[in-house]
Amino acid sequence: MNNPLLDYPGYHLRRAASSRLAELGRHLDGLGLGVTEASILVLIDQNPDLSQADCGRLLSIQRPNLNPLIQKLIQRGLILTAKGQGRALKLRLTPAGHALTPDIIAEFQAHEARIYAAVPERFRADLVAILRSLWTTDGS
Amino acid sequence: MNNPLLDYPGYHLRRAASSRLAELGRHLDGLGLGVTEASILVLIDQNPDLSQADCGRLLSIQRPNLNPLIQKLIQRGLILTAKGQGRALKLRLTPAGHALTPDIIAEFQAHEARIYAAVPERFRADLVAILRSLWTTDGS
DNA sequence: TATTGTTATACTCTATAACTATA
DNA sequence: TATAGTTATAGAGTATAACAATA
Repeated sequence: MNNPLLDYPGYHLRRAASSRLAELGRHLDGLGLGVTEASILVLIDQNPDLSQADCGRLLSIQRPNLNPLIQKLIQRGLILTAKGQGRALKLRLTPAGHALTPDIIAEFQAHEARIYAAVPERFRADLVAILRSLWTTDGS
Repeated sequence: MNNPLLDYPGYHLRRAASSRLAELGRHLDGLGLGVTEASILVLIDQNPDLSQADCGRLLSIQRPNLNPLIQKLIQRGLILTAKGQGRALKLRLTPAGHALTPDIIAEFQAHEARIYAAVPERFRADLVAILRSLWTTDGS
């Protein structure tokens, strides 16, 4: 059997991203969080009083898609809101949310270590630069 | 604002893959095909009499998820089936499907050219190898 | 019995439109 | 008016369970 897609970097990019994302998701199962939820918590941890809109811009998640995730985290008692400018809400971690972030960051770092370990050693120093160059800034 | 995720190769991997996939999707709009549908057609084109199960294995799409895509391509008159071993169905392109594949492959190659052009020149020769090393073979 | 095709279902991520609230 | 939050909805992609058909 002949798979012509194996010659395409775009195909490997897609497969690598989806398998690594699924792998990280499994490692976060123990914390009861999805990858996106965990990312939101880390982002709020390092940017207290971040608004939903800014949070979405940093993660490239559109407001209508981010909102239910935020509501879920509020209901779990991991984040809380305060009034900000205009209609904006300032997001902060609760003590429970704060207690969780070191474990999340540890999982993130273990994940990155696995990724670095997977690539040939001579490319490791440039890996972030290479992957960053692959982004597109237009749609999505 | 501080985005700690920008230090993580896994984050850039995910963002790069999703933006490039969306970009390819827009370029395929003119053919009336999604990225996955187009990939299936190319795969059948180069592997006539491929079964659904084998097609799914090559693309890492599970059978229950692949089936509706196949049905859609049959209904559009792009592929057809014949009896194979056991319950298996052999997949082939119709003349209409065959007429479409050169355009698909042209879009795929243009897509890959854009990706290669985006990375610093000294990494281009190794790009596929680097991305292939990032795959995980366990889940997804 | 093992494999394939099929249906149902559910969850995540993403996209668009439209509504409400506030500087 | 411009921005933020919210609701509804739709479409991909993916995962599991279960059933039918065939060597």
